This record gives sequence, structure tokens and C-alpha cells, in this order.
Amino acid sequence: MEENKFLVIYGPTAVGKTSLGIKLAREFSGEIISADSRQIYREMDIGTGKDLPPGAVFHQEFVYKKGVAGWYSFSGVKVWLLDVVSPGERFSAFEWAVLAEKVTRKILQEKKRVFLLGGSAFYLKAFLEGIDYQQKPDWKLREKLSRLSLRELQDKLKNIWPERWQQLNYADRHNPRRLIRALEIAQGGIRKREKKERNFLGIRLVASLSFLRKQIKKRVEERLKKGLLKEIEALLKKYSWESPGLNSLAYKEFKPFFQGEATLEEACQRWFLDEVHYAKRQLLWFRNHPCFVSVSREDDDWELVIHKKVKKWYYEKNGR
RNA sequence: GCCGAGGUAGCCAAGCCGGUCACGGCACGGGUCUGAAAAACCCGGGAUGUCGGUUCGACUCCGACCCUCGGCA
Repeated sequence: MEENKFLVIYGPTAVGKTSLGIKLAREFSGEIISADSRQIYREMDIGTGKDLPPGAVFHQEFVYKKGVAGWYSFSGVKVWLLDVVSPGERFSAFEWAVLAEKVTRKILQEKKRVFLLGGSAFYLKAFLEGIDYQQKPDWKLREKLSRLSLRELQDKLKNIWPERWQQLNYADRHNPRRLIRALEIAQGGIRKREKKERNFLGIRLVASLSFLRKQIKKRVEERLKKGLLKEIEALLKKYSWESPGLNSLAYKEFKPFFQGEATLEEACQRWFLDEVHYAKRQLLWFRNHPCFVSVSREDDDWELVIHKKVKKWYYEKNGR
């Protein structure tokens, strides 16, 4: 098996990545690593759309720091990195990339191909290209800095790390999170890390917004029927609205409802819109990346086209 | 029919006593992204119900009309 020849399947929510991934994995004997920043949370199945097969059993393989790595079988295909941490736990793109790396080795040991599949672009990016600076999140510092005004954060960064300030674009200079992160790196001494270079074929499965709107609408209704509200109630018994996991689509929108400040209908409307906005933002990633090919889900031959690309990727030299 | 309230963008909504290209929010469109990313942030286009009147000048004042809402009948 070709080492380090990854297949990446990326696309907006509700475009149909998972079923595509399972099909391809079966045919090309792959195992899937889920790149989903919300499905890493245990106990959050309906809202995050894990779509676990009925009676699916979690097979734990190893524990690394706070994360548990294991797999579920989807029609015979192993899907890794679901249910990694509890909803009360913070997680990061970097930590995900580390786990994904470890899982990768397991999969290769089994002589299987590695498929990375998911909609969390930043997670994929962290795995595929690495993250430049090494500096762990310092939540105490972040909390302290978050009390400063935008202006103060900007001035601070200009003083402490002027080069970084220069690099930031207009949008980021107004983004407290980015400024805080930059200050966090600066106070840690600015340690650079080597860039990663992965050999991969990226499939970017896309669709028009009107198509996605329809799909999202369906999903929203399905998930409500499946008992999303009950799932949230159960979560609230153990966690709170402040828990990292609960700050997810399909959950956070129901906070006003559960607190009596909005009707169910209003909450659902908000949720639907948030999902659409999310899909729109997802559509922006990787669209000009040289290793990604974009295929529209609305083309009649989309599956065929992808199939050919994958085949070429695995069986032909320089097949991209 | 009478009384009261009101008609500002797709929706919600500011606009004291008339004076630069009419505040915002949501939606919509376009983007950013290096350890919170389903996050956070940036940019953009659109509006004064209709007809008259007063005035140098009206979203703002007056009149009529047309709608909407609440109450009385």
C-alpha cells in the first residue's frame, strides 16, 4: 500500500460527504478519519449528525492525553475520531491533527488507505499543512486579554510583535480572537514549527446554496423528529450552556428556547439559518487549493467523475 | 360608520421642535482565516404608502385618499 497517499473529502454540511466516503472506502479499502469539530463530542449524536448505524458499537483503540481514539463500523467501514472527548472538554485543531496522525499509522499498519472526511476545514488544514507556531492555549491569559478593548489589543500587539501585526489583514486586525492568539504566541516566545507537506488528493464536493438549503431543511426536520430536544435536555443535566460542546449548531440555538426567551419555531428558524451560513463559509475553503478538485453534487456524473479521479490517484503514477 | 394608533429596504426598527448623500438589527451578497473554527471577524447593495399644499428647503408640518392594527358599534 502506498504510504502517505491520502484521500481527503471535504465539503459543506449536508452535501453528502459521508455516504460518498463510505462507498469509496469500501471500494478502495480505506478507513475514514472523521474531520468534524463537533462529532468529536460524545453524547452529542443527533444534533451533530453522526448518523451512527443502529446498535453501533464504539471500539476504543487508544487514549492520547484527554482524547479517546476509536472507531465505529459504518457498513463495514471503520470511521475514526468520533466520540473523542466529552462535551465539557475543550479541543483544538492541533490536538485533532495529532490524533489523526496517530490513527493514520494504525490504518497503514492494517494495510488500509487513509481517507480524511469532514467539513471542518481548519482541522483538515492543521493536519495537511501544520500549524506554524507552537504555543498551547493559555485560557487564563485569554480570559484576561478578552477584557481589553479592541483598541487596546491592537496597540498591545503592535508593540509586542509588530511583524505579526503587519501580516494581519484588515479583517483579522478587528478580530479579538486573532489578536489574543497572536499575543498568546508572543508571550510564549514565538516558537516556529516546521511546515507539514502531505501528499494527498482532495475532493471538494460542493453544491449551490439553493441545493444545500433544501438539504439542510430536510435535516433539521429529521433531527427534531429523532429527538434532538431530548438529547439537549439530557446534556443539560450533566453540562451547561457554557460547556464547549454546547456551543455548536443545533444546540446553542435552543438556549433561548429552553430559557423561555424564544419559541420553538424561532429557535428552529435561527438554527436553520446558522446552518446555511455555516455551509456558505465552508464553501470558501480550498477552492483555489492546487491539491483539491471541486465537483458539484448537482452534476449528473458527479460520482463517476470522483470515482475516476480516485482511481487515477491510486493506480497511476502522478495521478492527480 | 365612529374613535384611537400607525404606514421608513424582504422583515423588525430609529429619526426630539422641518436643513450635509435617513441610526441600527435580521435577512441577502462578497470575503478573511496558522492550537476556540459548527468559532471569531471584515466589506457591500438596497427604503421614507399615494396625491396635493405650506416652505428657499419636508421622512419630519397641513389636507385628502388608500391601506394596516386596536376599540366602539
